[in-house]
Amino acid sequence: MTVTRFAPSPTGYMHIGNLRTALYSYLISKHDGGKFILRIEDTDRERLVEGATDVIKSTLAITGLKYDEGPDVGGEHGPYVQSERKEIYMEYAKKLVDLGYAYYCFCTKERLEALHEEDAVGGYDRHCRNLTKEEVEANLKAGLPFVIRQKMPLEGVTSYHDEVFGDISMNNEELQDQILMKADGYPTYNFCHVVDDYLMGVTHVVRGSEYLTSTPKYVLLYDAFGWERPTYVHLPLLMGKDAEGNISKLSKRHGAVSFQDLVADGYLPEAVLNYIALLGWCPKNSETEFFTLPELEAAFTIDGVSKSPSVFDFEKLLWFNGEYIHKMTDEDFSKAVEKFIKVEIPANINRQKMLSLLKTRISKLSEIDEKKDFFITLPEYEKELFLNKKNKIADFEIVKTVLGEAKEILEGVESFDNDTLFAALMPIAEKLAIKTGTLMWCVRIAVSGMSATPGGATEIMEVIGKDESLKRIDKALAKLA
RNA sequence: GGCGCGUUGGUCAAGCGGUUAAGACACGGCCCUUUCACGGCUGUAACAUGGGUUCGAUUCCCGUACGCGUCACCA
Repeated sequence: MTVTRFAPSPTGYMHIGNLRTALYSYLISKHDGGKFILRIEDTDRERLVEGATDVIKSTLAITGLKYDEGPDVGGEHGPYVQSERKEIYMEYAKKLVDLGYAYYCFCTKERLEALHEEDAVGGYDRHCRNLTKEEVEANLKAGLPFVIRQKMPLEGVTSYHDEVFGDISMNNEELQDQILMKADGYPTYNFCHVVDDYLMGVTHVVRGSEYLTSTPKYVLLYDAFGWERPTYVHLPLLMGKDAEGNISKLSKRHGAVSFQDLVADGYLPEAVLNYIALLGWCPKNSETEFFTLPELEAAFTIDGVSKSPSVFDFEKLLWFNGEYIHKMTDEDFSKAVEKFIKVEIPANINRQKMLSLLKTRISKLSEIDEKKDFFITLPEYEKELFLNKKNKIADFEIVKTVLGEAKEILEGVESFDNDTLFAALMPIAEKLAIKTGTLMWCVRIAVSGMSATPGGATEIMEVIGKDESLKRIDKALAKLA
């Protein structure tokens, strides 16, 4: 069975790159009907951020990435929070020392810093690597603080296979004797993720490609314990482009890059998920780019993952989001857009009609707020706005005539719905021998005060109602007088 | 700097030795139209570079350039 995990550190918000890793990890297991595990990697006690775990959980809940095992869900391999597994790591670390693949190190921070100053890229000098058993015992008994380091082979090559990047080899002399257990008794990522992945039965390790070159060290750990290596799936990085066009790792300077920021900005979770699924992965023989989560589960295969990093394109996300919004039912849209409408909608406004006009004309929910304004209050406008070359409106006389006629007719119209209004106004065009466009242009400008509006003249009138429509026409007439 | 990885239009990308080198976003034009938007049609635009291998390279190999990653008691 395919078992994958998402193992974030609770250090803040949910970065969009992290979300994508979670998505791919989820999809790889679900494509095979496997299990998906959430594990919280909180071994860095200094970087912990309160509430960060909740953000992770709620993001996974909102996006539908349901985990089969994890904190507050449980499972046979718990606990799923690393700080609660502390003893396990020490036990395995000691085992590794006994096996001869790790050793105690008593070097002080001061010594290491001095070392670093001497040679900035030299790394640890393996000072404690060959301490005798007696020396170690004595130091331990004396209560000296210690770390446990991995004993790397000094020569040879370590290779492994990655499902995306192929075979990766590193000369062992490049590998540092990295710290497995810190002086505070907590393990480092380098160690605990290996132990946990093994203990939790993870078959596919899915993570960003920044781990590509450190994986040989992890593979060595599996070998030392005599454990079967997992399948590695390293993902290409997500990049961002700044105002000058420079490309670098996606970060805050590129805009809203946390999932919750995007949602707060009016992006739909499904749209975000759909978009990021396509950033670094391409479906086989698919003519559509639209995928629901279940569709992604069915379509996702690792051989569709690309090696090169992708630039996060807000333009395309925006387009995706617009498509998703346009496809929503009026009811869903009304509900979703609710919290983006900052003001009270007056009683004369046909809210439902207004929202359905706006729905197909926005790309993110937050746009609703400013787009709805003219329905509520007529904007200030100059009478020149009525002039329009395409509709052959060169002077205000025709405008006055049209609006005068319209006013008269509208006063007598009882049912203020689009069809009735349209039918009622059309005779004016005939009477004055003008085109429909010319007629409606005059009316629309009068009731909206804008040259481009969501919906036509009669649709707008349906939204704002009879009284307001007549009031706005009167205002226009006064302006033209 | 060492090591590793990557490089198809502005962006996402298909391609996996022989193609008129797909498609999507963005951009331009046209159509539709009661303005805008939607929709439909259409146009501009790409294989980083130099060597090989081959009858034939975008595709395979090597070098170069550029980019990114990594070298923590962070993950």
